[in-house]
Amino acid sequence: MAPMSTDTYHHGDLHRALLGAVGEIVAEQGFHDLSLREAARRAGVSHSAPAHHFGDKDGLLDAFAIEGFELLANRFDHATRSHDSDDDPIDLVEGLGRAYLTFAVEDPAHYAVMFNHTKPHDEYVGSDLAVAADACFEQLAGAVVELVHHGLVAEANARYVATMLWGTCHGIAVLWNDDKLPHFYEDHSFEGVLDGVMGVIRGLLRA
Amino acid sequence: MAPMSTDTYHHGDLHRALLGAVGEIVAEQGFHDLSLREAARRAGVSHSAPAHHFGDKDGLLDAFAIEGFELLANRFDHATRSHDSDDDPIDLVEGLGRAYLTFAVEDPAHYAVMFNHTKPHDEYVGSDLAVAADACFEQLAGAVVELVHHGLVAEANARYVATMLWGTCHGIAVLWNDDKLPHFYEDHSFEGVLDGVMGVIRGLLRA
DNA sequence: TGTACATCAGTGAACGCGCGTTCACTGATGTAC
DNA sequence: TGTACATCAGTGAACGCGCGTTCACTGATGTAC
Repeated sequence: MAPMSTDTYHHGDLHRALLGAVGEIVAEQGFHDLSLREAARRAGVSHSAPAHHFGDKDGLLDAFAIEGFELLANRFDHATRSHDSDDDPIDLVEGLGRAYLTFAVEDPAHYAVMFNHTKPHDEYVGSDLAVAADACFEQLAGAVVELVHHGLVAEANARYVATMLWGTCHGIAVLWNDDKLPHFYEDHSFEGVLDGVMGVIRGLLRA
Repeated sequence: MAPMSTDTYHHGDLHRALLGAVGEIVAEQGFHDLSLREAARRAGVSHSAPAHHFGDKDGLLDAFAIEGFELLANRFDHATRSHDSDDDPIDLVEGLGRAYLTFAVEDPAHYAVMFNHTKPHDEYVGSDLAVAADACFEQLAGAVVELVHHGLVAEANARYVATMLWGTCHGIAVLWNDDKLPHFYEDHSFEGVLDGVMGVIRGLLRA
């Protein structure tokens, strides 16, 4: 790996630099104002350089979204590993829920691209992006299977419960990141919201 | 009101026609591809005509989002009126939840603009859009106050519970409308999802 | 009922802008011999 | 160790595009008298 120097003709690690630039732009200006040219500008490179690494805009966004799903998967891994299989399986679900929301709030740029960079269904199916996204969902679904094994959820409802878990976390995450919650919920803190969501989830699992 | 004829110089009701065009475009091509010029095209009018009615693009989107919140408020009204104050107050909450999700799914164009057309916080506060949005939330919050009166929710938690209700419904609505749920949840039907969300909500209120 | 006139609701040309993409190019790197 | 050369990773000019907005204009409407 070449050392990264500012004034060489070759950048050194433009691939990473561009992904970083995407994160900056989305964090500062939102998903809607993201452009290839702005990303190139931030990486200190000509506007046509990104094509060599990502092909086109869609390719760059794909790569960033995939990175996001992988980061989320890592957090899920960590939550799963710190759960003892003898423990209450609801704790595992709670751990994943907390990991999910913490990720969404700590890295709103990735989270926004993961859910705003959509494409036609037939292009999506089977893509690397779909694989990365599915892997995350499967980790969540795996925790629900644990609930089934413990008789807390009927097998027929397993996928359904997993979907509801995802949706519940997603709604709060989106409203929080879009600054829609603080307006109504004055004495807010993310920890409070987190506890609230966990209350919802425990309620769901008790239903 | 002048009769609406195709070949007069004046359109007749361009205001409504443009709002209708926005709905069409967002429904067909999504929020990202919406442009003033395309809306004018659909309304059969020159591209500079919209300025006379809405000032600029932001004005048109404001109007469409406000219309959306008013449509939602109407559905909330209907749900509230069909609830007898002697009935179980949880039924009222469930009615509002069902009204919310049904609206989001039946009118995804309005729903998308309501939540994607965001603006800086200081521009938002006090705007007509904020007033319309707040009115909806207050109806939901009112139902939660009923729960407080019946001793089902602690007064200190009322706003918090209302926020969680909103978030839970919002997450499912967004995932459903963005076609993210069917991919995982094979034997899906909107009624099934609706029942599922109500299960979550009843779980929340039992927590 | 007619007429003058203000007002309203359109038109269409023009502006400048930033964008994504393509393309011939060139500087730097690394590898084969 | 030196040299030739293929490959890689950049540059920058150029393209066409659709966009939002402005502006002088004009056709239609409705109202005062």
